[in-house]
Amino acid sequence: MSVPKAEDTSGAPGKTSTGPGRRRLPRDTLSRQVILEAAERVAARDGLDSFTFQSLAKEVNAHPTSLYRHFRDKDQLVLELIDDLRARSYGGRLEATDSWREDLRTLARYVHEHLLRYPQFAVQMAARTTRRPTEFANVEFALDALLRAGLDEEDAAMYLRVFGNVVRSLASMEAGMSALDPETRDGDTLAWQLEYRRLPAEQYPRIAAMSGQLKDIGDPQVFDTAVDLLLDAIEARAEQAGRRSKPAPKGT
Amino acid sequence: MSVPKAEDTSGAPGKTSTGPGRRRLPRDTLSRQVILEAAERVAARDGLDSFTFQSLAKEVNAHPTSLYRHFRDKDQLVLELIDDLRARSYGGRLEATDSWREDLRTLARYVHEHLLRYPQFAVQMAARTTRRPTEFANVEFALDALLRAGLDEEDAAMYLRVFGNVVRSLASMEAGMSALDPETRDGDTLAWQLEYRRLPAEQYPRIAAMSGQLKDIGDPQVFDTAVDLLLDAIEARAEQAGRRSKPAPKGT
DNA sequence: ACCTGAACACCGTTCAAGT
DNA sequence: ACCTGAACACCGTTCAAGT
Repeated sequence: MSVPKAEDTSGAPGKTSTGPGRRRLPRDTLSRQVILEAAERVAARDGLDSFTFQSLAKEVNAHPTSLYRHFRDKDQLVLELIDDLRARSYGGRLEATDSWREDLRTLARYVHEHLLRYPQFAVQMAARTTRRPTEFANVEFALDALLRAGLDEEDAAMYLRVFGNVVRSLASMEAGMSALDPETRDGDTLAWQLEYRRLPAEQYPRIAAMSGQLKDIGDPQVFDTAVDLLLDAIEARAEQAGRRSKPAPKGT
Repeated sequence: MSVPKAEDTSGAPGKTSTGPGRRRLPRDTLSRQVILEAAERVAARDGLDSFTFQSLAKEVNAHPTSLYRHFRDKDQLVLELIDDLRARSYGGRLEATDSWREDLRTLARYVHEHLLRYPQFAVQMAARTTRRPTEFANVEFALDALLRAGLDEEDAAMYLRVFGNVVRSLASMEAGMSALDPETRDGDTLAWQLEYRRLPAEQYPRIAAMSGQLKDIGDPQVFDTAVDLLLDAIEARAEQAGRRSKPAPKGT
């Protein structure tokens, strides 16, 4: 948002073969797939600020406006990219074990890793519905695990949302923080490490007393703890339901 | 992201007094405070897409570049605005009661309402550290409640983050979804209401069986359920700790 | 000292023109 | 049919010039 654009006096001045202006592309070089693959490369290499039609076009050696033949607009391109990345990251890798708990934990870990890998799109990955096979498969997988946990259908529907939304939104926020420009991020982190430790004890007695123990806002343990808490809550809820419907609980 | 900018043939063509080009502003009309108040109006009225230096300048009848005398860049303006809005929304409204649980619930509700009210800035409100009094006060308030719950200091430090991050990130995601342009948002919502109910039962048996009961992804009950789960978990954890350190638990 | 104008280096997007 | 060029209506930001 605040990064001033550097002039393009970038390295090798001989390479005039990139960018528009050179020889016309042979027809049908472009396609959704080719463009999406280029988009993935650009996103991974240059970050969100460089994720523009101009630089995507440069990556495939085409004119920026050529992309409009293949995608209605940038939003559509991003959504398709998101689903592509998801499919490649953990599409088909989810297989139910005999532990519903492990299964949900695995799913949470996949989502977490995935969003941290593509922080540029984390917000959209977390909040948008792509209605594509990988998403369907995730929902089916999570729903199955929740039912195996012993929840009734109503609870399963609710916890699907609670678990899913917490996992996706936490991961997305973490990813967003990791994608801040380093200067900003370090400033925020240092604030917690320094400024918070210097607050006057009369006004902020609790903070002052615990200043040495405050966690960083991006502490990785936070995500795991939150997931475990949710799994505990689901387990407890399922036990309650089981006790109510069955004559007697099994092991306990 | 995809909204095409309409031409500015907006209403009253006689009002040439807005925008640059007219009579110079008397000196010292501008100030941080004046600009921030204008920014709040613009954000609330026109949304994020119109939140530009050009339209802020128009709102205060000044030249876009004049704002740079008062704010280093847009990021700084946004951060200060965020803290201002927070202070006005619930600064000083937090007072501890004799129920730590109610207190944390109140804090969660304030944050939730606040982010939903300014969805344009929800992501930054959730993820950035402003290091300003309202933020300090929130942390002090939450920390105090967690200690009153009976957590030891290490747990309190951990749960401060878990609770805070879950509350802020969930609220931020909800806010983000509410701020999508209506067409996109309705498309996503309808997907859950329609497309998911038509998936083939052979491939997605769980989804098919429960299609009538799936919650909307933005269902308001999700936030409250998540908060209550966390509060339950904190309570359980505090009880454990109490049992370990004290000779005998009080009431239980 | 404070505000403005001109300018720079970008954006996304449309549409007529080239091959 | 597919790709390109020119153009439009914007951005954030810098810096010299006006008052």
